[in-house]
Amino acid sequence: MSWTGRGGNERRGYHHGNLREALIEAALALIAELGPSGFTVAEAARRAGVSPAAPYRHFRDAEALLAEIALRGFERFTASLAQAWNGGKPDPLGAFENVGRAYLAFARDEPAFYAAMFETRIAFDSYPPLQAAADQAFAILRDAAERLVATLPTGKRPPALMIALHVWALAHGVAALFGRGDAGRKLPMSPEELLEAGILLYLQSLGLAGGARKEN
Amino acid sequence: MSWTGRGGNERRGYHHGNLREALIEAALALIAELGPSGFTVAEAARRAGVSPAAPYRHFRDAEALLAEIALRGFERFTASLAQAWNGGKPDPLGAFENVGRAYLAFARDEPAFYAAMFETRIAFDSYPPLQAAADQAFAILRDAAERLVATLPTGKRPPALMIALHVWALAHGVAALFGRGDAGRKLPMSPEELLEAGILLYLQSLGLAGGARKEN
DNA sequence: TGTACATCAGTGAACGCGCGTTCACTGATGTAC
DNA sequence: TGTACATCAGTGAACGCGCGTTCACTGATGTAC
Repeated sequence: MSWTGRGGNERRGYHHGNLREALIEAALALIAELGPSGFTVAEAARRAGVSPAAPYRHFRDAEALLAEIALRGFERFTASLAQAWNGGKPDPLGAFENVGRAYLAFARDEPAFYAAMFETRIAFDSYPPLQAAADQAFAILRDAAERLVATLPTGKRPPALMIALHVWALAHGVAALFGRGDAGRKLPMSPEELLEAGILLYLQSLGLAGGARKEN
Repeated sequence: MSWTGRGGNERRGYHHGNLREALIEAALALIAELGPSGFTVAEAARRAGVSPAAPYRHFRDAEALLAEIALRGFERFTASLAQAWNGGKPDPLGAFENVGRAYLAFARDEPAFYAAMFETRIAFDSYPPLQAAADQAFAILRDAAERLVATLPTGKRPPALMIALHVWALAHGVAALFGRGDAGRKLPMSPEELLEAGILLYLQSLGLAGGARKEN
């Protein structure tokens, strides 16, 4: 630790130090505990140990704070998926499955981010960087699908975009319906296993995974 | 029309007539316009032309009203899916696809019901009839999957429950991500086409649909 | 058919609450000299 | 190194608002006789 009062971005400085970060963390905790509608500026300020007016030095309004969280969520999400994909190594199919697992892992491990990203009615149009960040996350999936499709001979290649959309929808569906231990829904297998099996079966019919088809 | 003041459940009688129904309709409109969090008892009462205290003659509290809406939603949902399945006629595969289409149609045509059913944090445990109604809806899908699987020779039958879960997740994912004309997401095909293609491809790999596999 | 009574759906006023946001302020920090 | 000044993060009080819910009530309806 080399900071003695300046430099670094740890808590310190001014009155609070890192209020912006503290507010984001407080908001994330609120969303995780109470759902997206449980977040309020006032309560986030309270948890950050600050007056209710303070947040407005850092965010235009409540929605702006939420949008910032969603933005960061998409950035982390993109990073997770990209890391899982790992350039398609060791092989495209295995890497693709890793992306699916990473999708679910993110939804489970970062439910607050995930909720801010997908269960919020933020007008993406009003926050262009947010739309861009969401597009980037999807691009990982699309690129992976393209690489996967490229392993097939020309002429036998299904549309990669469609594959990406199907996998995204399946992953989101599994995450939304069974992702958390909602107890309401009893499953014969874990969400991860369910998604993995679904993706594999789906890819099989495209000739992109082995499985039951022993011919060829 | 044979009612002249008694019998029947049309608007009439007492002060309002059918306040309970009017409140439910007002709440549905609110949810459709503003999302689940946009619903308030006070505003629903206002729209029904009634004092803010009146709803409490019919519902214990705000959540009870929401739960009633979710309950009715699941009942309609079950009816829609059952009708689409139509006992598996004319053939199980075609009927199964119809169920998928009916799923999306419900999400699109009844967004308020759908939101109350799936985008709300109602504690299902607190409303046993609600849990039962949701189970019934899923049962349609599971039964259909069982019938579909039964067309395969014994020993080659994949688990029907898994199929039902996969299709449910895919349908929910498509509905949640692309269901409304959210404009935010541009698709190369309609949600219906996307879901249908996804289900067909998925079933193909299980030997439950023809498609690209010309062998056999 | 008429009357007295019980029921109970809807009233309207009120409560306490927490929220989002604003405003003039104050005081700690950074910086120019 | 010291001082004056500018900056601006956070204060605290206040606003207007709409909400959920309660309460004693009132008045239309249904019913027993």
